[in-house]
Amino acid sequence: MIEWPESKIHAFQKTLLDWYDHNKRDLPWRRDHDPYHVWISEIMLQQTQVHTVIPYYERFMGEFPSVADLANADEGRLMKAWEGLGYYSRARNLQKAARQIVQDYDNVWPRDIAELQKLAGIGPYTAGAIASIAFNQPVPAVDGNAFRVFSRLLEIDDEISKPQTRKIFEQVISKIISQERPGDFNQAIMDLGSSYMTAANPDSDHSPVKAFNQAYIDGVELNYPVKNKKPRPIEVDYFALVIRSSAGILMEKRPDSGILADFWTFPLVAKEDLLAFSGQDEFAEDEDALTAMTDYFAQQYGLTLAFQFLPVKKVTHIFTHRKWLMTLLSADLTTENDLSLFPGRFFSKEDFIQHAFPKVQQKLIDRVNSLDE
DNA sequence: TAATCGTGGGT
DNA sequence: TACCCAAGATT
Repeated sequence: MIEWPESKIHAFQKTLLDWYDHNKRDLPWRRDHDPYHVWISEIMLQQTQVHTVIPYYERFMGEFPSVADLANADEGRLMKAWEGLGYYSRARNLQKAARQIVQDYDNVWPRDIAELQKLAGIGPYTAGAIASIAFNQPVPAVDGNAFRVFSRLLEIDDEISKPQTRKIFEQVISKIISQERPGDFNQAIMDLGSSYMTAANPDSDHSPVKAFNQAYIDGVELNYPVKNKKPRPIEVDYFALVIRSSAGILMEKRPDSGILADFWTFPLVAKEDLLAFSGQDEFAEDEDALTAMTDYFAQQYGLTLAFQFLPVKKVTHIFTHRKWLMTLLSADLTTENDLSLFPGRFFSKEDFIQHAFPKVQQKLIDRVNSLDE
């Protein structure tokens, strides 16, 4: 890591802020510095690209214009507003934090970053972003852009996923950040990181701060930031079940923790579980899974179902750490059945419209709808 | 500390 | 294709 003298720090601040003043992106959450606006945008932007967030942000502000509106919102409406954005605990934490602000802080935002981090879903980055952008406090906001930009500017070789590395960056940025315009400084770093100093194809030849970019000068830009490789998603085989009756399609409520917590999904049976249930290592014939599933539903839930494969029977969905390979089976419930042992209920067309579904379920819903055409 | 938690886009 | 990346937080 190299260090900058005071004169270079001031030159960098001026170059960066001059560039930002003439080139900052016109984004809906930059119309003012309202902490509510800053907060909602920062949560939505976690691990999510700007162009994805913009329509969600606009709709969200239309539905929940204030902290109080969010605190009092119906959870179903909240999840519908977040539907498709992913990382759904963010939405649930938003409402928790809104209620904290109303109840614990008498509807007055805390300005201290330590206090901000007591709010649900607000960690070190988001606390820094709110404190600097909304309250003009000279604190760093170390996100992926800041890691990338400053690791290149100063050739910082520490591996960025380590918690102690964040402290190193916070210390470095605290010395460089503009005391007069900390919010603009942090946002300028983000704009820089998403334009000239990108991860894959940086354009430092034309960057306003190329003279400050030691890694570029040394021709080693792509070595930064130093980051560990992530493991590939683990593949899991499921049977996804389309069970119809006159009342609609049978849906299952997922547990209140883990992936897609609390969402309604088509019943999913892991192939591994079905094999274990039937005492086999593998289904010798595809059709063996159908009879195994029939036996499984009879024993587990007391339901008599004759399963068959759907015409298009494979759907895949990739999450960050899992890859679901789903085989679609269908069955009809023609007689009255006792559903008391099954963790779910039938969904009408209206239910499908009103509830929020994760993307993987929308894929399945689309497949089912295409069957009826 | 390392794993978990979604989705869309780029190469 | 397979992999990486995108304004991270939580456990």
